[in-house]
Amino acid sequence: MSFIPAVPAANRLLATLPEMDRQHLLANCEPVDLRFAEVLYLAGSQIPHVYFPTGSFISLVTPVDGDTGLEVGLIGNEGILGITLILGVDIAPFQALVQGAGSALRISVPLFLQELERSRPLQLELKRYLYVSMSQMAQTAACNRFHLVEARLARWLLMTHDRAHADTFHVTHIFLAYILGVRRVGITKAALSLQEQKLISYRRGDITVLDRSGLEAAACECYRTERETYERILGSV
Amino acid sequence: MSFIPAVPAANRLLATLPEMDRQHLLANCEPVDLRFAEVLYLAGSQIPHVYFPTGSFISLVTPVDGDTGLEVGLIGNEGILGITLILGVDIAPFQALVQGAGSALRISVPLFLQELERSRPLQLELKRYLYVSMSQMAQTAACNRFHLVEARLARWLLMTHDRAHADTFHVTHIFLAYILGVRRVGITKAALSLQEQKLISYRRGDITVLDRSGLEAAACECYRTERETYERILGSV
DNA sequence: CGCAGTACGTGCGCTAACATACAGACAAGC
DNA sequence: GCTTGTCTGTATGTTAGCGCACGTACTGCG
Repeated sequence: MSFIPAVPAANRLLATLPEMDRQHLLANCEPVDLRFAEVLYLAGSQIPHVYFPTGSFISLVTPVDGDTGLEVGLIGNEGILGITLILGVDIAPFQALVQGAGSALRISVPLFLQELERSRPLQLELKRYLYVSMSQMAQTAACNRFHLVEARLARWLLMTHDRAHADTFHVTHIFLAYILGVRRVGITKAALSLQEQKLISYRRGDITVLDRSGLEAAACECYRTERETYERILGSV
Repeated sequence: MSFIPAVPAANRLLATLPEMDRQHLLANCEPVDLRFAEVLYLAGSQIPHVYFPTGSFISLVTPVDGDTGLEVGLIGNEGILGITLILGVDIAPFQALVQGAGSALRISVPLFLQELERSRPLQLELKRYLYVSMSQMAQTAACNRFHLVEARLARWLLMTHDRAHADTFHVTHIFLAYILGVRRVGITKAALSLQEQKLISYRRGDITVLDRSGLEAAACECYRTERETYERILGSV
């Protein structure tokens, strides 16, 4: 499970910090391995740790009517889990669910707040990240309302592909159904269609992206919009 | 159009500030009257002014596919328009549309930033407000995905009722259709149903809430959830 | 008074997604 | 080798909301 990738997939938020600030922050972080389907935060409960994914990625899910849920955010090594702390609120608004098992850096809430206090570059970067997250959330809301399951699935696969740093990752249909807020059968149909178009392949939960640009054509324009917002605010790294 | 209400409907965010901070901020604000359907911000363009609604209320709409849109936020005298400035970003993520004509306080961006700099209570309050806005956005996303038009309409009417400070307000079916992301006919059907249940009445765009608790029963639980979040984070005023 | 504009109501065919149920294929463990 | 659980595919009937088109009623204006 835990190996050293050829190019260490460090966290891109941290990578933008000045050397001093980053070193100081890193000194207070501990590396952890996140397991698939692990629940890091429960919606409405206190935030225990802040995470900077490096080789893992995490879904933010808002619960609805008890049983169902809907993904409102996806965090990879470009982001941070626990961003609401910069707003002075230590209560998680969403459930945080590990989608891609892998490495992350973890820091306790008090230490994180202390680092935040001392590093202005960290504050600035995190504020911009929060802005981008908000924009993406709204985009996702509109996407969920208007676009077909197949296009939404394609978009999700692209977003995940970006964050997984691999062409293959593990996600079952039923998991996708939960995330996208549809029935499992709806995912099966859409996934079959994408498979018939030779855009992806999968077998028992292991999904492989075969044709990235084809997937981009199959996805709604939300994917593109979202990337543009990211580039504009957080710049290219 | 502009009259002095018996109880001056001041802005509740400002009301929580210490006397000194509030006075200083108010000194830099100018009162304005917002017209129905006026567009205050365009999505993706620079923020010209910050608004504190007093007697008016404003919709945040995220555009999708050019022609359509979806409401992702509703701002009344409990809030502020232009909140992203506290994140250091002066680009509006959403279109801001005046839903309820009425009074507001306006302040230029440079002056606002200056006030923000000098008043820590203002910073704290606005950060908490942003947290609540984010939570509501996610709630709305899930609501739009799962709940029926009638329940969503009821929820919207309640939210608007809270912000309009009157039982009657002006909104046409076609406007509601745009906001809720459905066809006009869908609104007509849902509104007819609510009318048959004697919960509301309307005539050529003037909607009156007849039975508030009945409406609450007709709405999805999102309305309640949202109020609870508000109370928990921003407290009762 | 007639006309144009606005707002609301209705009808009909269509489809994406729903609920439910079942069956085959593979994997892991005893 | 058999069982059990997981993952995926398929089938049937239902429904909410869509697109489009048309009808009606009220309002304001020249």
